[in-house]
Amino acid sequence: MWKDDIARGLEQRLKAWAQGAFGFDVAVFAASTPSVDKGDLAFSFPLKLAGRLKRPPMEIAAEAAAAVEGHPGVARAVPAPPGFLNVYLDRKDYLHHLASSGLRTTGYELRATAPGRKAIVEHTNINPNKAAHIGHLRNAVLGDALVRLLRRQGFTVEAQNYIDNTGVQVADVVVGLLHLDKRPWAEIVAAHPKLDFFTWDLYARTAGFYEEDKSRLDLRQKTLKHIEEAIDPEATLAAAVAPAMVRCHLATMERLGIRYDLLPKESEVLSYKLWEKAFALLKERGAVTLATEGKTAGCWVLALKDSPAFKKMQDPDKILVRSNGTVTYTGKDIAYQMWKFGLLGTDFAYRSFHRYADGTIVWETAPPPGEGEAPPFGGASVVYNVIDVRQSYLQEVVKEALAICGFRDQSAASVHFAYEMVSLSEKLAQALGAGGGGAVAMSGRKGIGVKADDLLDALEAAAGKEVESRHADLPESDKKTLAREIAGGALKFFMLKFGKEKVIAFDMDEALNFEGDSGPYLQYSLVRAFAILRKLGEAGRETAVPPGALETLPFPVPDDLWGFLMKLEDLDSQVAKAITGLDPSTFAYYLLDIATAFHAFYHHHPLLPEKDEALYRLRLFCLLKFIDTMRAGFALLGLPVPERM
RNA sequence: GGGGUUGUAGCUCAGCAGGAUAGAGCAACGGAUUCCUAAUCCGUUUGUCGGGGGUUCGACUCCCCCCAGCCCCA
Repeated sequence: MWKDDIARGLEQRLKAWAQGAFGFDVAVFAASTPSVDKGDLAFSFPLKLAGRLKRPPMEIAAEAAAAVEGHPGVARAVPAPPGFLNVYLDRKDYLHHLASSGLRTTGYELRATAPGRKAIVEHTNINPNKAAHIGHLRNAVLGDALVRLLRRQGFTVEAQNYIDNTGVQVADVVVGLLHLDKRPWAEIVAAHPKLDFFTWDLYARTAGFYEEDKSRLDLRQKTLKHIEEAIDPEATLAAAVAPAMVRCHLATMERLGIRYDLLPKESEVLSYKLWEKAFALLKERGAVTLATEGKTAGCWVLALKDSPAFKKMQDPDKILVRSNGTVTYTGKDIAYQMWKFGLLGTDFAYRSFHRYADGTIVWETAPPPGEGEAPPFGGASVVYNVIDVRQSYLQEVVKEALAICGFRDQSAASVHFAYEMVSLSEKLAQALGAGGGGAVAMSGRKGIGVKADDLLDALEAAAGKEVESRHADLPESDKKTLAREIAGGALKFFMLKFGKEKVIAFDMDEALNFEGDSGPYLQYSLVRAFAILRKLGEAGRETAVPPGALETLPFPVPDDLWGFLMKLEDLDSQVAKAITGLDPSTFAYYLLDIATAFHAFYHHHPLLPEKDEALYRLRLFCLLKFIDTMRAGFALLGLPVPERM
């Protein structure tokens, strides 16, 4: 994006100029102007300098303007009240540059990578004991967007979906199978095509079963123990349930184009003794100590009292190994995080878990020696853990533990991508029989929630109705595809349009709205652009800008077209903003902004009837550039691109 | 008790590495000419940017205090 290059160049030049003129360093950075008529880049440093120099800011701005005269790509620079320096780019020059650098027609898969930059993004992480709900969906959609945005920035990205296949939640379903349902697993599998829906209910029933008689919780402990010690029938059942659930989750996420590279499993984290290795390291580096007194006596604790973030806490030390010798979740999390950075000097074996339609494989960790030729996993330079905000404290402990061990870089590169919860709007909660005052949190234990597949089905039905009303004559399969694409786009955008720190009070009507700030709005704008291009072709007009055609533009580039192009040029700075700000929602709003700008373009600058060749070509270029940018944007959020709407 | 986070139009939310007139969508009302698809567009209406101090040429944006909700730790 050439605009960014010019901005960086101007910043340097102005910094050097200020240094020379005033003899000290000045922070100079380019911002955008409020509107195109005020130029393309704005600098506010003259205002900041005015106080220090005790001179009128406009005077300083005027001198700065003179200093950047003739800068490549710049048409003029003018001081603007109360003391801004506004820079106007040379529009024709810029157009030549854009047109000659060419538009992409393929390559939106965004796999270009720079060596030595590997990111691991862990997301989804659904307990493999029941269907995915809309909270999991938020996690997966955010995580997937992060994966794609990072790829655009040149990272090799590994998408990991951690599977806790030996935990309490799986055990509870096993208890339900043995003590409530009592049918053999094979019979259940045959009877319930949607197994995750079946276990969703069974899990809630089991919770109620414990509730009636607390002594039944012994069954859970016994089951956990048997799973761990490979005693049947619990162990075999658990080994059947967890992978079956994961397959359901993969299928659900595949409906949204969300895929994974690796499924690391708790069972292998245990069997490969990751914790023991990490524990040795923690001891060797003096990060943990065996408490001899107080209430933590007999426990191995991580001393956090010297870490600024934990200083004020009453009990700043975190127990990693209980006095009975068992490891806490925090301990395991630290070990796993170390593995991600390749700090444990050990690796898992792997085998294929699932093959997607296009042949790509999702790998899982496996007992040695594994199967097949797995790519190298782990060894990241940066790790993003997409985990809800309630886990912030634990994630902070993990990060701090790495620092205490001396792994400063890895600690700094441990990023907790924290997002808020999805709850149910008051209206929806009441409809589901869980009414209270205000929004209600979902609860797997109580079986209260909106299943991801149910929501997708509802969206597809609603989209299908709209498709039917517009394209009744299309073949059924095409209608289905369209409905699926529109539903997927609507859902993804809905999950992305909220800032990650906002609790979503999920409302069905709002999610089903296909107008306004919505995925279908974005898709519709792109589909319209396709339609224009198709019509132009059918009318026998040019659908590509001939090389050099924009160099001889016999009139100035109009403000609105120029403003539109400049917005489109912001794609990569918006990607950078989404990543540094750790929030893909800003990027979703960017796409909304350019879609809206396109609709304005569409209404004010018709192509088909335009007789003036030069003007036609300029508009055509805007159209092609829009399509190009939107395709890239869609790929970055994983939004489907429908052929028609 | 400690920490975090949120508080912007009737509703749901953007905006905030300080900057040039506070924006969308929904809802309401009214429009869109033989015009590249109306899932679109245009117009009208509404704001003590939770409250109070402070820093600054300039604060929705930064700092402090307070209030309310939610979350985490204890």
